[in-house]
Amino acid sequence: MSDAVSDTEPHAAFSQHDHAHCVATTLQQAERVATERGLRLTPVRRRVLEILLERHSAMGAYDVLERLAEEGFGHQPPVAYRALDFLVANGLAHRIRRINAFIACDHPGEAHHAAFLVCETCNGVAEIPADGLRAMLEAGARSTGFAIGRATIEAAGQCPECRARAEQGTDNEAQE
Amino acid sequence: MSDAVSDTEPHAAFSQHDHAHCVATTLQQAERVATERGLRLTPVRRRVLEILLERHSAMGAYDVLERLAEEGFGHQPPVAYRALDFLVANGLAHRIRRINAFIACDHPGEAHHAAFLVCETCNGVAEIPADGLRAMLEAGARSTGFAIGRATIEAAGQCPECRARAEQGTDNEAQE
DNA sequence: TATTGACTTGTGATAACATAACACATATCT
DNA sequence: AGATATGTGTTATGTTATCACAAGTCAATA
Repeated sequence: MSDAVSDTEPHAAFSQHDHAHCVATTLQQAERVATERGLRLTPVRRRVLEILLERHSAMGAYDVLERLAEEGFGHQPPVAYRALDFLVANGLAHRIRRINAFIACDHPGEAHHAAFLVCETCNGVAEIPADGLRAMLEAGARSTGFAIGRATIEAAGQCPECRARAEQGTDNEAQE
Repeated sequence: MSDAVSDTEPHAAFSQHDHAHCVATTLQQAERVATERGLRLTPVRRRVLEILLERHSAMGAYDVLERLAEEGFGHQPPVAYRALDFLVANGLAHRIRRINAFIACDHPGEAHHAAFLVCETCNGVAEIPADGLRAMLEAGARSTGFAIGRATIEAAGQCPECRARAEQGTDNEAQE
């Protein structure tokens, strides 16, 4: 049975790691980007980014809103949506359409195309590089004369951890 | 400025074509598939497929529902969603997440992965083959240990027709 | 510092998309 | 016909997203 998979490098989203460090680093990068481009990383916007960074799963706009409200920001949907849209527009966060949710970008500032792996069991989301995918997609579109602006590439499935758990469960069903 | 693109074969969704024929063919294929697999292509389901086939743009569930209601079917959202979900589950239609809409499958029955080109101007949607994209996506996921179930690949941009119109508009602005 | 203009935040209201739960009908199989 | 599974329709509600407008903030500058 073995672990045909566990010998590969697991993605940060799907493994133990020094999360405090990972948050700090990404936040720092984001701040650098904002400064460089003259973006206004206001309190709400910054706080939303921090909230997203707390975890590697995506959050719905209303979940973010709830947090904001608790902390004294506005209580209405546009408060959350505006901040999220700002982050997405400036590459500091991504929108995951399959689950109507948002996630902080892994490496803001670096021009890149990303694809997302969405675990259907734990709702974790991993960002993987998609420059190659994007190129291939453009090649496909070219033959139709279509000009691509933005692309959404998302895969739903099971992350390594949940897959392992599922196998355990299979080995030993009748419990509970 | 040439036409680096206009000498390629345009996609059916983005060009003139014998649509009646294109509908009939696809519907026939769909029926064959349903028979082969023992699916029950009931009146509502079949009608929804026909409605989707009328155009090469995607329709929202509520647009479909409105049509159904006019024709004597149920008036409540589940009526449309259930039929649409059935069609999607059986590969007779696809869901376009970027615009919360549904579109008939171009070639039901043939096992395939598809990507979609969504025109932001006219809302037309073209389905293009994505087996290569899928393979590349899986390769990318493999290194994280992630097991892909379904994938969503969508590009937003401008179709050749709308692009042409836009250029005309640019040549000759000031008109209304 | 007062003014201006662009941008940001907050609000109430509402639109758009989607599902839950249940009753009844219809199909299939025996 | 009776039993079972599946499909349809309904009411009700949940979830996601946007509109329109008022008020506040900020930076540039006269």
